[in-house]
Amino acid sequence: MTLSILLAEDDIELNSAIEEALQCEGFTVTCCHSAEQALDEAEQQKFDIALLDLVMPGMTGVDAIAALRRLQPGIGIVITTAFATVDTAVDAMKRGADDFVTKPFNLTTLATTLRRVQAQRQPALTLPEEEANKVFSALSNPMRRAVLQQLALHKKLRFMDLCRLAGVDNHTQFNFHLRQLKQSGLVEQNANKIYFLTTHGQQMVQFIAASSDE
Amino acid sequence: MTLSILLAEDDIELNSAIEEALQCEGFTVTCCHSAEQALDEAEQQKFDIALLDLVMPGMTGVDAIAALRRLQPGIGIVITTAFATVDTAVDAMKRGADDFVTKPFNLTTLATTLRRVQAQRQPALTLPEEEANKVFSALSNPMRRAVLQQLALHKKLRFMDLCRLAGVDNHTQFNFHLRQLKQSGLVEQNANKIYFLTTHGQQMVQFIAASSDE
DNA sequence: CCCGGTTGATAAGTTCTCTTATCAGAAGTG
DNA sequence: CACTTCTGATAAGAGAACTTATCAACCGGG
Repeated sequence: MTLSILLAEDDIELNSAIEEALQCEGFTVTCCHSAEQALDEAEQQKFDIALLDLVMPGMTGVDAIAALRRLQPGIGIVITTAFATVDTAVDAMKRGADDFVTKPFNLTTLATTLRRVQAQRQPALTLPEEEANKVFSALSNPMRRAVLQQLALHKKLRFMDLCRLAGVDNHTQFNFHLRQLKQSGLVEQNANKIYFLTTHGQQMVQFIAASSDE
Repeated sequence: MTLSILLAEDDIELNSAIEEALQCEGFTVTCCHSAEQALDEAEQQKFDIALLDLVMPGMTGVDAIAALRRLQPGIGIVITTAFATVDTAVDAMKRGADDFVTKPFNLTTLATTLRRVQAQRQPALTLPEEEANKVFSALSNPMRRAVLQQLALHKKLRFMDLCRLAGVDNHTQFNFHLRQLKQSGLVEQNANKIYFLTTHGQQMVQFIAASSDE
């Protein structure tokens, strides 16, 4: 799979060298000489990774991070600089860069870094249509949301304990809903009949504010 | 609001100095002399922020980040070190630290950093119960998910264009669902009758894989 | 061995969500 | 000015989701 790179580097010779080297490594490269140009390109076309020099005339690479994220939330961002300090590195990472590379750098190593950044940029959770249907339907019910909240709090629970914590009197009603959570892949039960959240369940429960009781 | 700090610093004198200074600034401080101790404490008690020395006997502060995140996903993490390099700073940030502070540091400035980290650690999106009900109910329907996908792709659309892109023939059916998305706070319409995603809508649509058509 | 608690399935009825048709006003175009 | 397209509300019916009661097997404790 060919990765598309958005390169912003004001040094003409270095810009050409990086473009050539990355093309040899199988990337598609779009070259800019300023962050402003890069943002213009990002409005026109989707990129996998932005490779931005820290210091350029006008907007810096770090200044461009927030705008790039707004345009393309999934884009990987790597900042390059010749004048690295701990403070500038930390600031870039805090502002959303995925990596920070100090010049001079080995071009083959750079290619490896770009591939790794791309691999790690997968959204934490993206649901295919059928799975999105299951998950959102499952969580449209208040009782089922309460189940996730209690499992987030208590980690592992037996059926009747979970039923009571969720505040449900009719255990067969509760059983029906618990089955639906299992079928949606948000909750699982081990061999000892203990219920717990799956990885998906843990991810989805983050969006539900903790219950205010207990 | 009193912030609770989990401090891991093997230098005894510095540990005491930091504890005293942060207590004077109104924090609650739990002191440990190793990352292992800090993880034990984190299993017992919830903290707002972990302040971890990078280099300690046994597990380093950076090694502890992933385990701490698992125990307390909302915790802020600040790494301190006397031997800062760009590489160690970038590595710590990549592994999930919220900030990176180089020794020696001003203790008042440290307190300010801790408060700022805590303020920025708010989860990106946590829905109170009533809002969670609205949002999950709204997204349990495939037509309404299609609306979010098209608005993510096209940014701004008029009613009938959106209706056609979503593949719906009956515009009054579509109108009914669009109203529900507006009422759920996921979609808005401007004065020119143009529909677009709200901040919540943009956040939720990330979880829905892009439609494979077009 | 009996009783109480736990775990679980399912059919039928109730409630809620969605679809559909009807109706209507506004705006743009020829 | 008339026609077409756009935008929108809503009532009634259809379909889906949820509740409820019945039934049953298993396990632990006395």
